[in-house]
Amino acid sequence: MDTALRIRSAAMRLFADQGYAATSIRSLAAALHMTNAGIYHHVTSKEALLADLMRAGQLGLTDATDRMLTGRRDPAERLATLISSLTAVHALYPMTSRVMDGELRSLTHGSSARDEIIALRDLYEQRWKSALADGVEQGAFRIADRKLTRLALMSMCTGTSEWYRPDGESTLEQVCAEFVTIGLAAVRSSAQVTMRLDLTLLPDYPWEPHVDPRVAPAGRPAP
Amino acid sequence: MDTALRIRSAAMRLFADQGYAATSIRSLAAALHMTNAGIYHHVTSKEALLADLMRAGQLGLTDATDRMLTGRRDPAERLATLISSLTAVHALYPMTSRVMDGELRSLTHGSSARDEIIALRDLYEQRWKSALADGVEQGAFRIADRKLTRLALMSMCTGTSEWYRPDGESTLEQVCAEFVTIGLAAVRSSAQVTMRLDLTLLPDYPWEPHVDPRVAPAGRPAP
Amino acid sequence: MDTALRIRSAAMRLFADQGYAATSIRSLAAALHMTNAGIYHHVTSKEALLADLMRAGQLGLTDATDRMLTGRRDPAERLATLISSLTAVHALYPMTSRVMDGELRSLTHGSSARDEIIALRDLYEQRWKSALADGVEQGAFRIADRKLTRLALMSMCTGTSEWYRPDGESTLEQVCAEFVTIGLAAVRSSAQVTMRLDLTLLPDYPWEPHVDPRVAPAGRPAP
Amino acid sequence: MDTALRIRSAAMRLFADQGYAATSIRSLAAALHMTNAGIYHHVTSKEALLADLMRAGQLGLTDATDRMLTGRRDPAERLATLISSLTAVHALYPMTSRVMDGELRSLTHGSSARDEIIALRDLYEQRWKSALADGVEQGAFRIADRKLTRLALMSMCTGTSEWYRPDGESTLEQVCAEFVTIGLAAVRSSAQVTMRLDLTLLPDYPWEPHVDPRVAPAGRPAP
DNA sequence: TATGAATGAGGATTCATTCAT
DNA sequence: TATGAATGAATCCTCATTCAT
Repeated sequence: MDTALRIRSAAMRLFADQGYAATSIRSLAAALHMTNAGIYHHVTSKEALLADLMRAGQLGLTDATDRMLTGRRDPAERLATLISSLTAVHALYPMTSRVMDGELRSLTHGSSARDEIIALRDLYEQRWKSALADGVEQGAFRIADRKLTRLALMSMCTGTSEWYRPDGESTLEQVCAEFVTIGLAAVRSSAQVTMRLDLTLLPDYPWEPHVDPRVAPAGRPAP
Repeated sequence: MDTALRIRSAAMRLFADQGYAATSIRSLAAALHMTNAGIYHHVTSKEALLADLMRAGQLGLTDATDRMLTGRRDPAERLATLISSLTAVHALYPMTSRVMDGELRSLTHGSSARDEIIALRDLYEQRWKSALADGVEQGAFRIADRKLTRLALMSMCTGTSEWYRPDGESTLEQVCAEFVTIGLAAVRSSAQVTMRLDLTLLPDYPWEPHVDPRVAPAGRPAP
Repeated sequence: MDTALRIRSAAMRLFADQGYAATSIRSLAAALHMTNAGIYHHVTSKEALLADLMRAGQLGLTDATDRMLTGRRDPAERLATLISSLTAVHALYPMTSRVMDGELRSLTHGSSARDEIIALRDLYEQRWKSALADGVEQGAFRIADRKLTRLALMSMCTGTSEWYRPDGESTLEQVCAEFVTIGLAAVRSSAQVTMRLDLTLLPDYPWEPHVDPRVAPAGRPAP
Repeated sequence: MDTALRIRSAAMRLFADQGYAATSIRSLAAALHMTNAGIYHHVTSKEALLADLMRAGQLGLTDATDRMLTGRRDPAERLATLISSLTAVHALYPMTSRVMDGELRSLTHGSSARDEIIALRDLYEQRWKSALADGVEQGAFRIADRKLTRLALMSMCTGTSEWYRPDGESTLEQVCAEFVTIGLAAVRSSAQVTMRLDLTLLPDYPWEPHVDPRVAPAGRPAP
């Protein structure tokens, strides 16, 4: 029905699977049973299509994160929230995440689109920076190198887009809980944070097929 | 002088920076002040070039890892070694690492080269699997989901190829130490492992510019 | 107007004149006042273009032959028909004939297209084999070596594509008559066959310029 | 040993099998376990190599023909000789024959090599023309169209390079005898010519593997 | 909206050939 | 003699994009 969405959906899949550079407009059209030219009625250019997807992805992540952070003051809680949400987004929306994390280099250097995405990314990372800074300032965290810690934790979270499978051993909630534990250990926090992951706050990426993470693997009901 | 090496070196840089698909033989030749055709005197095909680099990368990693693991029985020590070496390789050889981690999809599905790389990768991961398995068996580790734990820790280590800078706040040794701490926490190990990173055991990737990690960042002499 | 036909037409001429391997898509495009890429809008590949032409050529020959053979039982008549039609087709459609006879080697060994053409060729040769076999069986022909006889006669007929000129000394009908005579002599047939060559039954190769064979050479009106 | 001959030998095979245009110097070198450059020590250029082979081929044919014609005055005998020798050469040296007959178009238009080959070819055809002319003049032959007759007979003879197999049903001598019979019938000659094919007079093409035609197929001794 | 046709630029790869060693 | 390296031109084909219909 919504052709524009179908295009974004197929594009996202192809970009995630083969990479932007390796994906041709022709193959995208073929995947949609369209013609080359047909695509161009809904899309300005291949690069604009990528930029659109990345922008929407970043905005969705930041917005969702802000929704989840609402009302939280405690640095440990905020860190736990950041870890959980970033993990959940990467686990549930692996295609969007892989494109967001890996295709920045495909946007023309110096283009406004590229600068915009970078700005959005910085905006998001601000949440991590401030949570860590506050934690250190308040004496709740003990960190040798803030940048190192942040990047290491973020790597751990984003890594899930590469390997998380909804039908794997662990529930998404278990993964998040585990990562939160690791994260708090990394900042030497003594806090005990039990996150309840509110999935309704996660971004809704209409172009990515929805995966229900609440379906625990068979025979392994969440405790 | 060694033209073959110069080609591999330039190819590695371009593949790492722009991605394999976005790198043309023409641009590779231009970077080397050669002609298109000249490249083909030393290289069978673009894909073979990629496969060569990936194969050599994987072999180097596995070999180095095995050298570092030599004589170690204790699971905690082995895990610490795995974390340190994987981190160090990704930090010191970010181009090779990014290509190894991200360009598998560029090898033609079903090609023997691809299958070979996958086999080499599995071979490497075996080291992690057995270390974790032994740790659990001996009661030294407590892990809910082995696969999850392994992949999360590996993500953390490999992440360094994206952000580690030799002139950053932390020494490579500090990063490794931090990651080892996090890793041991992740497996609920009570062991106190102090790794001494023997850089002479790391792989020697002749196509990647050597970075001296012992050069501590300015004003921060290693203790 | 019909671009696809214009392409096939020009391709046939070039393939016939220079050979398939010596004909580049560029030169084909140039002959058509098109661009390289434009050709590919109508053609899958250079080899597919050749295969198309050869397939259509073979089908046209077999169909025409079957039309001309319709209702004929007598082996001598059938042989005369085969000689006449093969000669006429090679004389009137020399480009198609040369490509059909000489470019089989240009089709990739093992390709389905190649196998198909070979099958079609075998199908055609069946007409010759059965005519000769029947003639021998009925005692109408006396032949030492059937294969030898068939191939020699076919060579004679196909040879016309190399030298027949509509404005030469002899009418096509005369050539056919002569060849029929020779052919019947070759099989020691005592039959007197007068073929009336019905040109409307010949294949219509739309890509090959039509030559009117009824135009008798100047000063030599057909009797 | 004689590198130049080995090259010509391999070239002849490749040119005959794949065609001149489809044969690369590289593949020729590969077939000889040589390098590209190595070829050029013995050969001026690819085209010169072809021209050499064609020239030697034509000279060999003409010389052999003249040897066989020596002392023969009778047109029927001369025609029989021409048919036999042309047939034998094409049957015994199919590669050379195919190249001679089919690759003239590969010689650059206007090149002296091309003109030379054409002249040699004309020289050879002179033998046919004069035999036919003499036969007609002396009232021994009755021919409607001399050119037609000549070309048809020559086509029949040259066709053997495409299908003759030394281990086939018929001996080369039988093929020649058959063709002579057909040829004499074609010119309405009443002569009974029994050719004895003296194979020692045939050209010796040192680059083409020698096939012994006297070896009659197993179980079919020549009568 | 959608498409068939077209195009200029560029993709990877091979060409015949040269030349210093 | 022979070769490894190199090259400019050409190979077939695909690219993203445009435009008249």
